[in-house]
Parts: sequence; structure tokens; C-alpha cells
Amino acid sequence: MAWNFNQREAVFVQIANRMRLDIVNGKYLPDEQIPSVRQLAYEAAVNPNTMQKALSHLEEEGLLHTRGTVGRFVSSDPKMIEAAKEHLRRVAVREWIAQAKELGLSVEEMTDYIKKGETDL
Amino acid sequence: MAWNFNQREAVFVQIANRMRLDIVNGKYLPDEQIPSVRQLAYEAAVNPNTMQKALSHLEEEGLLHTRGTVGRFVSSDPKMIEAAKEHLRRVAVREWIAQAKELGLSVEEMTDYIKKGETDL
DNA sequence: TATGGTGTATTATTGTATTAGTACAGTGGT
DNA sequence: ACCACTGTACTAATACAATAATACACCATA
Repeated sequence: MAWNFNQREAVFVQIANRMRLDIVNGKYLPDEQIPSVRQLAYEAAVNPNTMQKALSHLEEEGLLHTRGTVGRFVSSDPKMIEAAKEHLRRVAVREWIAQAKELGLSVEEMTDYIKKGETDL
Repeated sequence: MAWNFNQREAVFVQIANRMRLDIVNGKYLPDEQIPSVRQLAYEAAVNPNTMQKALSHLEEEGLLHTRGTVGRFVSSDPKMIEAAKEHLRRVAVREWIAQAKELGLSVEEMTDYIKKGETDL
């Protein structure tokens, strides 16, 4: 999958979002070593400093941790990762509902739109 | 309502988003004059240049137009505004579905989450 | 022990968002 | 005619994101 970035958000934020999804969706398993900063930066066509900044944020969230100078690894606690996934879902849903409200949509109209929009894809 | 800005997106983008919603939601009616750049900038606690940049974008979208040096006015075509509203809804729904997919949610699970999330608010 | 790969830190440079301040031309009302 | 207000334009300064190019300390392995 290509690394496409928009210009609205900072690149390191978009990278962090994507890596976070990769982790909670199991692309990287618990305790698994992820590619190096340089390797990921190369794949994303981004400066290593930018990649490191993104990974540092995920480290603060507890999804990643660094083992000395060996490399970076996914959190070894599956429950923690599952909790992060559930949290992402809740935050997303809350955001969707807020946006729907801004657009004058009730929850009923919202779900109708979604079911209709599904077929359009 | 306060003008709260996050740090992820540029302020002028957030202003444009909010003004766009105000227009399609009828806070500003068709052909109605909106407050001046300076006034809006004061309310938003933002530099007039930033506000002007946001309004210029809405002008390019056709939602606003400038009458000489008299001031800025909402588009005089109600159909155009309604179309913009419908467009915003479709774009939002498409985005929601894409995000749900990223989070491993089917449309059914998605609507379930929404109905459940509604009660939590 | 030597080498390569790891995370990390540093400095310099570029581009853009934002603020700040100022200025100008045109309009409407007094 | 005057004055306040409008949009618009411009420069300067600041802050941050991102790039680029190094450099360093540490670990695993051949």
C-alpha cells in the first residue's frame, strides 16, 4: 500500500495514525520488531527524522517500545493493543456523531445515509 | 459559540470549515451580508489576514461573493447552498465508511456502534 | 575484534502558517 | 465634502514542519 499524505495535517501525524492502525489491526503483532526508522522512512519517502518523530509519539502511547539499540518492538501486551483499538473506535464514533449533528443529521438519518452510501462504493 | 481551534489543521482551514457549515445550516441566509473581515477576526481572536484567507476559499467555492468594497455576501442561490450541504453530507459519509473500514468495522457493526454511542452522549 | 545495523542527537536550510502593523481605494451615510 | 467602514495588499517577524547531512553510542554477529 502506498504512503499517501495530504497537506492538511502534518506528515508525522499522518504517519503515526497509519502505524497506529497497522498495530491495532495486527499487521505488526505483539512483541514483533518493526522495520527500522531508516527503512520505514525509505518506504514512506520521508526523512528519517520525520519517521522517528511519528514513532516517538506511538512510543509515548505505549504501543511501541525501544529495546536498547536493537530496534523498536510492538507492545507485548495484546490486551493493551485491543484496548487501544476499542478506544480508537469509540473516539471515531463520537466524532462521526458530532459531525452528523453539525450537518443537521439525526442518528436515524445518519445510519440511512451510511447504508445508502455503502452501496455507492 | 466559541471559536476553538485544534493544532492539527491550519486555523484558516478550520475557520473555512466552520463558516461553510454556518452558511449551509442557515446561520447566514442567502444574499445576507456577513460580518466584516475585521469583525469576524475579532470574534475568532484571529488575525484579519487569517480570516480573509479563509473567506477567500469560501469565495472560490462560490458560497460567498464580494460586492465591491461594501462587504461580503452569502450566495444568492438557495439551490446552490442546498447542493453544497448535500455534498458535504456525502463526503462526510464516505469518509466515515472509509474510517470504519480502517478500524475493521462492517457497516452493520458501524451502525451498531453509532446507536450505542448515541446513548453515551 | 571488527563491521554493520540500531536508535538518537545535532545543525542548517527551506517552506508555510500566523501574527502584527500599515497602507490604499472605493462605498455609504451624514 | 467628510468620515467611518469595507475589502485588499504589502512587508516584517516569529514559529513550526520537514528536509538534508552528519555524528555518536550501543548491540549482535561474523
